[in-house]
Amino acid sequence: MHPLRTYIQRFVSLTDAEWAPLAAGLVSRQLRRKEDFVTQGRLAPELAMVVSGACRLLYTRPDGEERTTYFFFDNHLMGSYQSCLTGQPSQFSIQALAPTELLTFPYALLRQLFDQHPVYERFGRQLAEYLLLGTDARLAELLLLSPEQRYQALLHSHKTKILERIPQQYIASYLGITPVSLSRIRARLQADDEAALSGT
Amino acid sequence: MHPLRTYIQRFVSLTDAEWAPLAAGLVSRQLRRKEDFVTQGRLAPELAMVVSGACRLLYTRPDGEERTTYFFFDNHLMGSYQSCLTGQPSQFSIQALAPTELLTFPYALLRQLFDQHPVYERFGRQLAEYLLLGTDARLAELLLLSPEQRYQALLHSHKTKILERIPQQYIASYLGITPVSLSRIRARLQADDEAALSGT
DNA sequence: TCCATTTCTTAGCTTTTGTTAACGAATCCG
DNA sequence: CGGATTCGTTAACAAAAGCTAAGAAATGGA
Repeated sequence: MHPLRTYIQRFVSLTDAEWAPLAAGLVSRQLRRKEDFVTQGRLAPELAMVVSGACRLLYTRPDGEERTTYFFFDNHLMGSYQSCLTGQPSQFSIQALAPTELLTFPYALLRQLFDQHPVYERFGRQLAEYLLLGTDARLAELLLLSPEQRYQALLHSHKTKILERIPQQYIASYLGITPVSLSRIRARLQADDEAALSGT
Repeated sequence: MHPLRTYIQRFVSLTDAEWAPLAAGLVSRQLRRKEDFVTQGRLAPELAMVVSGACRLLYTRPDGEERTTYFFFDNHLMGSYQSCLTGQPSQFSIQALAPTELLTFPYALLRQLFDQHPVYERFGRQLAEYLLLGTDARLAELLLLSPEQRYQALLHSHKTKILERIPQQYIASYLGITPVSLSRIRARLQADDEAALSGT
């Protein structure tokens, strides 16, 4: 089964006839390490599924500093929702962390499918709802937990791919802190662990 | 025009026949100050439009501390998306800040309308997309700006209702800081303003 | 493999925030 | 109207985070 079709079918069932027009619009693309799929300040009218590799979503601030806010791995769908929906330039970039293989398609094609096939409209609704729950949870975590608690939450979550494969400076950014601060938190936790061991 | 119908028609057009079944399911309800519309830990299968008054969305942490993360005013739609979609207890409460008048309806009714009228499915998609853009922007603000910058962004935004009508401790929570810290930030900015005035 | 680049840690110092507490002002509601 | 509650500010101290810099470790790419 095609990975994008599998992704969509986590939400709705597609007949071959419904799948065909989307399949016909897919274009394969390779990214080198550090190459952009989406570039901040430019239109980003395409979505993509990551077939292999990994990408990060990053904002470049007016002072030139970068902040990484999200990661994408195999079988993730990515793109600038904001640019696709509003037609405005994207406010962030999406950049490959390693050589990455993509399957891309224009958002305009999806919009056409919304009109032509109710099943795509339903998929679109459920996808947006699913993404909304994820973003809400992330927002709550930022507002409710301390940086140290956020790191611990990440440690005990099922997002092990982030911890295993991503440079720590980007994880720090994702947690809303500096790399130096994350390094200190890690040292603190490790000291606590060792104290707990010898104490027991 | 009915305020809920107006709200929906910001996204899609409704015929009288399409509007009727939703209108028939609406129930008016009054909340006293501090009364819950949604209670953390309980199912929240209803949505509501605020007709008049104001509410806040709050999480109560395991240690008993409260964190306010959102506000709702006239003509806002509110509810626990998370509880409605998953059927699980809500992870937050929604509480009236002042006497508030609501129009409520079961999410199950909306789900029925998704099946019966494509126009509602489209509304559902566009609503979720719109909410997602808002949450994404909020998340970016938290990760990109300092507390002081976030307060200034709020000052210069069009969310004047928040600043005018909401106790400062809740605004602090919304910004991800303590009330004491917000008070200091305000004092700092005021001192800067005065220095700028006398210096010019 | 090997060199250049990137990445992580640690340290010292500054700034900001959190915490607790106290006081006065504002607000609410009977 | 008036007492009780809630709210905002300020202060003093402790804890944490930011910033800069430097050296060691890991990684990437030719």
